[in-house]
Amino acid sequence: MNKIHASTKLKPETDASPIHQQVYEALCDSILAGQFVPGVSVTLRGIANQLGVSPMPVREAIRRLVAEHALQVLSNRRVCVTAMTQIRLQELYHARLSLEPELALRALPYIRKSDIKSLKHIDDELNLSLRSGDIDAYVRCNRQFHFGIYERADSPVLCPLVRSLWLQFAPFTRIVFGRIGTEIIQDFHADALWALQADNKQAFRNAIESDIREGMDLLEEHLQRD
Amino acid sequence: MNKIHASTKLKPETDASPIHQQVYEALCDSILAGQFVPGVSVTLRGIANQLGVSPMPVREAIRRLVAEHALQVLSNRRVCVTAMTQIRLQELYHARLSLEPELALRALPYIRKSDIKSLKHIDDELNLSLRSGDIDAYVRCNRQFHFGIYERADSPVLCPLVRSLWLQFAPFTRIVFGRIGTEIIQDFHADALWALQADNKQAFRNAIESDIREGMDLLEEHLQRD
DNA sequence: AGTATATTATTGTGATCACAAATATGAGCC
DNA sequence: GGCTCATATTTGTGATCACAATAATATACT
Repeated sequence: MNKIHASTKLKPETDASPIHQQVYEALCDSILAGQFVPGVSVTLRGIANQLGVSPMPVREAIRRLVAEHALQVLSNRRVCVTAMTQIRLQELYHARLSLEPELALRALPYIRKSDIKSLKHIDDELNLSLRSGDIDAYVRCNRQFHFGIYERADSPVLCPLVRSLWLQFAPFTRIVFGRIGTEIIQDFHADALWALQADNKQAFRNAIESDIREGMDLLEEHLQRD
Repeated sequence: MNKIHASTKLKPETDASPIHQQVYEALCDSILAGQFVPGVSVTLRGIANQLGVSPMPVREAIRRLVAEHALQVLSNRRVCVTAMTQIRLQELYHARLSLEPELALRALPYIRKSDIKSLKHIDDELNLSLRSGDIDAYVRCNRQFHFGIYERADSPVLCPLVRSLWLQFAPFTRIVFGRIGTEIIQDFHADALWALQADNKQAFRNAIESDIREGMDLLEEHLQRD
């Protein structure tokens, strides 16, 4: 378990970025895709073998992910995905609501027509996956949609913070969606796209905020039952 | 330059925490104290020699600090303290204002009378250092005051986020105070202490918010002149 | 069979080495 | 002196080894 999705073998092409960076990105993708189960411990050499690298760069990648609170070191010095708790989710809720709409607003001036077009394309695929019940595709599209907006801002502080937040709730999101399916999920992305085309700042902000609220409410609702 | 304050030799007593953790904490303290000059690159072996450890744990500590955006890797793969820019400061301003008053409010219920007393003690020392012009002492007391509050909340998400923010603006703060001195600095801590004793949530929140505003306005004001 | 104990395997941590890239240093030339 | 190029040094990166602590497995005993 806790398989790493990214082709299970690191692309040896890009000589530019160091291996630990590539390992980090691979692990990030896996975590954001919800392939790591909270509580299940991750071994250093295990990942190294899966990716075909030495334990060394894996160590650095993990250290980085621990710093971003995507992973957690237990008292055994063993590493695992942080389990979700009520207080964690509450704080993630507040942090997301405080940072993401603002970040989206800062990105707004830099979003061109071609960006809107590709966002529309992503949202179409998202709706398709909602109907077909393809959870992995939905999670991936949802991430692409949000960060397709956020990364336009090239914001040196807020964007990394938000990324850290996503790394923290993504594994739990995957679990919840895995149980409740994709039927209940409402789509506020269409509102956001409309606001983008109309260049309506307030409507755009509201759409992003509603989208966050809806998603996090769903998570909160489901956390109660455990 | 870029000397590490923490006794220049790692305490060999605590066997509990690994060396890379101790290195991390030592570097954190130095950064928060403003002893690292932005732009000046930090060498791995240099720190290792200063602390009397092998480069290995230093590597992990630095990787962690890079992940928290306290340090920055340049295109040379060299590491240095991130320089302050206008956009960075703006975003740090927004993030602080969004997270810290909320965090303080969450800590409020857990602050006992003995905590208020020790906070008062810290604030006294702070005022003393303000009058004597001891910038290092002021910076240290200010940090102790804020995190003396924040850490009461034992908040798993917000507190680490705020710590990351402080690591990012602390080096710049030290520079600005080094130039303008301590005369101009106004003290909103007394208001916060009063609100704590009166258990007045709104007043407490306002005091924290004003304190942040005052400090960050000072930084913004000074960034213009460069 | 169930439990306690001993043995083995696996884990994270730290040190050391090898290497390529970047930086610093020097000599030589105009 | 100022500039160019070759040499030497220092740097980050990755691999490998050693080791203590933890986890897993097997063994012995009642």
